[in-house]
Amino acid sequence: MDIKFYNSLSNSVELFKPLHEGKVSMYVCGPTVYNYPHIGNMRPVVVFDTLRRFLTYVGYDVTYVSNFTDVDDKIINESIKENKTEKELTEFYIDQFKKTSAEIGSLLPNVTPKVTEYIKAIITYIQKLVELEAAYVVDGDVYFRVSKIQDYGSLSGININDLLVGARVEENIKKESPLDFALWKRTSIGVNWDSPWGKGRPGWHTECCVMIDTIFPDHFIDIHGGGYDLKFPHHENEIAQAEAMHHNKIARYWLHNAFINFGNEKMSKSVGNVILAKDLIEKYGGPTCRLVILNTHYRQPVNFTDETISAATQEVNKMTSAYRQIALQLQINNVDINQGKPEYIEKFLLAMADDLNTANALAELYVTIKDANQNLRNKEINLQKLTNLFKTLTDMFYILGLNITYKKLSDDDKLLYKKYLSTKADKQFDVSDKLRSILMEKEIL
RNA sequence: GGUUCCUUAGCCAAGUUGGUAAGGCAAUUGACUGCAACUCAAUGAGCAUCGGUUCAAAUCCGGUAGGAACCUCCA
Repeated sequence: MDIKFYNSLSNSVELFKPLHEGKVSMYVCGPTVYNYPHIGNMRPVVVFDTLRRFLTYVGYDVTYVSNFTDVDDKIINESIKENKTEKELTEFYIDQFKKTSAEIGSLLPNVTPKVTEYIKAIITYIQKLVELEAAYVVDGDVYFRVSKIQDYGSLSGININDLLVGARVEENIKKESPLDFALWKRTSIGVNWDSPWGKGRPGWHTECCVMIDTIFPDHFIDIHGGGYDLKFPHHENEIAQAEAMHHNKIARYWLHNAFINFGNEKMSKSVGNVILAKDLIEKYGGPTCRLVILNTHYRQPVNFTDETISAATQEVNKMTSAYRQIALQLQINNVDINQGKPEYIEKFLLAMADDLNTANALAELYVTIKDANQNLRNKEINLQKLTNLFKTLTDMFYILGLNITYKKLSDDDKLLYKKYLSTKADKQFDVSDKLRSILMEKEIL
């Protein structure tokens, strides 16, 4: 199957060819952990988890790495505010992030490195950059020398001269050029480490490079993902460091997800319209929140509104209901529930392979649901067909990360259901209604 | 100011190697039904606007209007 991705490096859709046959290496920039994740943080978590599930399903051996930034000014400030150590603070929010990610249906990446575990490697990496004259030391700080890199700005299409003219470039007289960025910051406040340049802590842009360098032996990976806003400067700076170190752009394919808006306005900490993911998930459920995200292509903005949420709620109910009814029929008839061959999955996978077109993939899921409902209405039930549809739905739910479940029936459950049917047939509605509510409580109906 | 992008039915949304618009939600009508829920069927747009290229454009080119993001910590 041909898989295509929109590569931000070329601004075009490209055929995916992994570096090693049958294997995929991918890295996604993770969060800075100083607060509960907001719903916007969940977009890359959902998008790249779905990508990983899809690649795994079609047979790739995927190594998925996503980091936690647990060293940062904001963390230091927040821990002072909360009167905790940085470690206490970050450990708590890392757990929260993992919990929320799981609730929205995302699997844990294979590796989730933290900056604090990589300080030694980061120092070594920076030392090498200094030796290569791609970095310079000023007064305990280390800066990257952007002028060393020929095509700096190639990812975001930013012209260096425009940047230099722009009024918003910070002034820092220590730096040779305003474009140069900090690799190591001298500091006495907050957590810090000894280094050849004195006490300090690493800058943000180096950690991803070092983690990729350490975890992936090629020093080059297939897919690098992250939010659109990370393109500049973060990813540009990652590329600059890798160019200096290895003469490569770190990753073959650069994928960027768009944002989640609320009421057509970007959610951001400075605007103050941040909605915490855990609150939304608690209110509407993980699958519904995930479906709102997957309903739109990952490069388009998603707008969370009452209407989009309620549409997704309806759909999740529809999927759940059909799935449970099939499971019920198969189990009542003592059919092996896992014996089916998937139908409709071909077109589903083709949509996914087309730059992760989840909207079109979902259309195939709805076709499957409709087929299932039509079959369930038939007086004579085709068990083989239902088994196939069950397998289809199971696989699609898996790939999309929609945590929709069915109840495994005990013998008692089966008896209960049969009794429900027989009392209903005998028009003992007071009895059958009670049985029905029990069955619904047990999530069998 | 620079860069990138968007505008498709009430709402969400897919669709660019050009050939007469997927899907979902809501709505209306009908079917099923002891009741409830669920479910099934049928019904709607010529693609912001103006102009160009073409046998043919939502899809290519140009103008106009409106909107967004990045250039500053942010997914």
